[in-house]
Amino acid sequence: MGASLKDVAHLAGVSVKTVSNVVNNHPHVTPATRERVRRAIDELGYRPNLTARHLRKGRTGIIALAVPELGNPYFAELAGAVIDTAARHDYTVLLDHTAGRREKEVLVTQGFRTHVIDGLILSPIELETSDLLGRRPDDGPLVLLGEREYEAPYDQIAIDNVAAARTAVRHLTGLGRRRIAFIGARRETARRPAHLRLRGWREELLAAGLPCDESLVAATDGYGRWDGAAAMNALLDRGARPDAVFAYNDLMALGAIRALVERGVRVPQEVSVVGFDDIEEGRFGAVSLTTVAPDKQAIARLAVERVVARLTGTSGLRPERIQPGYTLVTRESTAPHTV
Amino acid sequence: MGASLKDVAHLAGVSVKTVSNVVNNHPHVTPATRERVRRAIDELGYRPNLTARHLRKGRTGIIALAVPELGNPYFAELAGAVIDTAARHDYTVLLDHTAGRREKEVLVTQGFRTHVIDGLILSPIELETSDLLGRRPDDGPLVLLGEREYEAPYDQIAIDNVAAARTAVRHLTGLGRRRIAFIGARRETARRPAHLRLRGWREELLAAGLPCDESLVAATDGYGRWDGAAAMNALLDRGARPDAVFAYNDLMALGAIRALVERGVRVPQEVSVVGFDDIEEGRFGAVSLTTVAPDKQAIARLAVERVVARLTGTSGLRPERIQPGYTLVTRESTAPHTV
DNA sequence: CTGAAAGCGCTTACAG
DNA sequence: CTGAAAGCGCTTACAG
Repeated sequence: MGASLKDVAHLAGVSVKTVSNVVNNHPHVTPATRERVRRAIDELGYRPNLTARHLRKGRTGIIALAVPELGNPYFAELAGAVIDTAARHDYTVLLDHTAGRREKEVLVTQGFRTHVIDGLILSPIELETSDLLGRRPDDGPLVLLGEREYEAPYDQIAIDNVAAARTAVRHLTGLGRRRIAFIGARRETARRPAHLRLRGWREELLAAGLPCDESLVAATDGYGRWDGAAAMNALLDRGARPDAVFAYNDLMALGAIRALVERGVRVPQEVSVVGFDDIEEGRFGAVSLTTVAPDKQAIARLAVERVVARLTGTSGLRPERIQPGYTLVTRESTAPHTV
Repeated sequence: MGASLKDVAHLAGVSVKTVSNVVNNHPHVTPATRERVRRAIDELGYRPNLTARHLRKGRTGIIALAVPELGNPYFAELAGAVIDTAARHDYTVLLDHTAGRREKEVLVTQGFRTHVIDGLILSPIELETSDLLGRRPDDGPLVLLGEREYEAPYDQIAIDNVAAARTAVRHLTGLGRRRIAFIGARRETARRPAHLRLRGWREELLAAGLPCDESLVAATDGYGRWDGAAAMNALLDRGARPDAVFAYNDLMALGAIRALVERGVRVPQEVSVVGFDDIEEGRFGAVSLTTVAPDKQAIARLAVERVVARLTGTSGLRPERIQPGYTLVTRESTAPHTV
């Protein structure tokens, strides 16, 4: 159907090599020849077949990004940043989501679309270190994103979750809050993806000389708004009386606020709320949300650069753990006031 | 680096063809041979090179999806649905975003990643019919999403925007609202992507015997929360006194609510607000949002099926315009009350 | 049921 | 500065 290099060469009366040179802007082609080839290309409407190029070069210029859930604005915003950064490096992004299910994460990790993607950026939720052992070097570079820690030789990019959580809790204790609830996520009873942030909560309370009241910890099954609202309600139903809430992420914080407001509890007057992620949505709503803001641009940039560096052999041999920065953004949900 | 079919064939002592048969689960292979090949595959850790397969078959199993902005939850949610549907058809999705810029939309439309994507689903904002004329048949099927109308031979999937807008406005007039503002988007003065919804606003007001007060129409430069808030403020600043707002999308509706609340205007008591998109975020916030809910699942399904059908030659020759359903979801932002 | 061979459309040493 | 030829790793008629 489409014209090939050969067709162009034939029409222009030159060799295939010469056409290839022109197409790829190689030097050392006489202006006259170049012009002749150009014309032939236009006439035939030639478009290079990238698949053939890929096969020949062993590279496709495609990197895959797998996030748990595009419905979570944090990941949507992150994906946008990755796509932009990748484009700047002449890479295109193949996007997949795992729903945070281990089986899907493993699938993506093990020879997903072999040879059609050059590298993979994965934000895992349930994945275990053992799942990573089956991965083969020729599956290309893998960069892990986020909180979970792995004993596997891959680059990982994550902000310091414990320190970030402590910053959030410190902000609350600084406001005079003493009964600070933690709303976190737990998928199965045995495991808690939120454990680093929970640890930060514990450490900071201890440091502030406050008790770690475990009855103020509420676990959820998912990571969404409804989960946050349900956890908040459960907490209040069982008689807990927190004066502040630190939620695993913004979505759950927003859900918690919703639940509080519906019960007539005033935010921030009676309960202050801090989230995590700094999704744009948090700036809206009746009560704008104080949150820990990971530097998404930096995360995206580092992840893409890491993949590219491994691909071009530029990077050192050893896998690295990189910690981008974060900031606490203070908004209405923790506005100071007279108690 | 990785083992090839040839290596496997060699080790198993069979021909390349036989290995290929095994890999592709073709029938007519003796169990014994199959087993031998299997073992060789395991031993060498063979992984088929999909790029080579693609070149040979002329298909890649990749479709591209280009939306304006992943930061808009509507598109993020839609993208998620497209990825899921595509996976069900054994397709992977390459995602790109255009920022709603015509130049980028044109780029995506004209031989984007030639031969590496089998088809394209595009949600355009600024694209013109003339931009589509340059597209070549061998660029693969293109399915257009959304409101804009084109005089070009491509499938298009969009809910009936005029009727949907009328439904929204009718809901407001039914509540006794008379001064219904429209907050819409305009990129350049000459063009209004929002014109179909604006037309619905006009038609319905006319039908209700109400005046079309053009001073109640506010145009924005973008499509986000801030744009909605700014438009709402502009409206109020210039003395308009709407008793209801119909916004082009949920994000702008949310922005408008925020602006109203900040000025001490009560929603829905003083001003009712209706959005468009039914993003999950609209169900939260202090005031949950009434909205027109396009059937995103249906849109995603139809778009993918359309691409696949064209690819397999299953579909008819003529391009079609398909209108998925929508519903009006009534929430607090238009709760009835005593005026 | 299995094999030998051509070809998908490129790029790239190797010559000249 | 340009050409002839090999080869990337598959699939697929065509034989047998």
